[in-house]
Amino acid sequence: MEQLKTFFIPKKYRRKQYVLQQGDPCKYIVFVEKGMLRSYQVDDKGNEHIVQFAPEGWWISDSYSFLTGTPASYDIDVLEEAEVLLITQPAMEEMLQAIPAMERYMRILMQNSLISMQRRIACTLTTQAEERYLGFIAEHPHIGQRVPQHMLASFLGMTPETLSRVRKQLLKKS
Amino acid sequence: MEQLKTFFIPKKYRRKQYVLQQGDPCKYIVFVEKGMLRSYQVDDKGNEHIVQFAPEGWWISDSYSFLTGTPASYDIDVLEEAEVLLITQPAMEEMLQAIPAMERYMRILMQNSLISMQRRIACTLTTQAEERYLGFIAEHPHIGQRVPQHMLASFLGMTPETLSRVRKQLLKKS
DNA sequence: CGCCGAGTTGAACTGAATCAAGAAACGTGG
DNA sequence: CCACGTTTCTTGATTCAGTTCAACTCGGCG
Repeated sequence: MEQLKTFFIPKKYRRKQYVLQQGDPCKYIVFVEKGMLRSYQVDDKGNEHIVQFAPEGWWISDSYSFLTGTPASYDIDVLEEAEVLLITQPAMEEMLQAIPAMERYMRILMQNSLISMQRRIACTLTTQAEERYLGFIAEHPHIGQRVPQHMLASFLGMTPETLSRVRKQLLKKS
Repeated sequence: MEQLKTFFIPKKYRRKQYVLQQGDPCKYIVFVEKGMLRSYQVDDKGNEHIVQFAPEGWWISDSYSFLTGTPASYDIDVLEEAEVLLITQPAMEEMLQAIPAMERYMRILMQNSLISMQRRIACTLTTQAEERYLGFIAEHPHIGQRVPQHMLASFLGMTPETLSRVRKQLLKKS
């Protein structure tokens, strides 16, 4: 554990602070110890589309940019005052050398993220607004509580208005 | 290389053959040496939604089912006569023990899949039918050629009719 | 030759987006 | 601790991209 910590840079961020801006190269992978971050993309019309929420215990970064050094296509910023651990590309390589078990850990991490991404895709392909919302709050109730509704809408791929109406419908039903 | 092969079971499949059926546990991860497979989900209305195409050099499976032993939520079948290598969960573990470098390989594999999944999500969140189609054929021209159009539509999350019309529009423009 | 799956086209329909306006909740500085 | 501005959420009216349904064409294959 002690050895592990030497590869990481601890850091604190305020609400609304950028951790990564679109166009800059993504120098770090971020582990969230406390608080919540999000990654998102801004389209030509200025609409935000949330790719990921990262509460405590999650990792977040623009992996493609991190690995290739190309400019990031996402923004990452802070939703709730956060304490994080940063690791750079070289530090990561060192760490994997020094602690081979980490290779396995990272693989499993990637695997799990991959699975949840695949589910999300299957879900957006097969289901309508309402069902998608229900699915999300069923799987991530904790996130649903902590995040403003319009961000949830953005994550789910619908407008805030639509989500508002969906929830209204659901209230009637119950 | 020789050692590697001992962990895998080679197998040939015909067109339209199932490699995995929804509801069965996914016992193998499949590496495609030749041909093409696909994974997809069937919704309540009987519509297929393609999750992944796997041409030569790609891996395919229902990772969640494979890892947890739960019934698969996808079907996997063969689009073009295929030669594949199968690996079971225990063989995989053995292999990772015997050849630690594979741990790294698998991590990178997962990482790359994850990146492409993330892109796909960003893409479905931000873009319309036409742009999504263009993006796909730009990134995977080889797949676009080999796959029937209605499957492409299914992958892109639109009806065959819509894709047909999109392509018609594009012809006019050029 | 006849059938069948794949693709195209048209017309009607619909779920969700957009535009616009107002209400409620929030937090920040005086 | 209140007041003001900002952010969040809601609601209604209108519009639109894409779906659905149905009919028709084309090319291959038994």
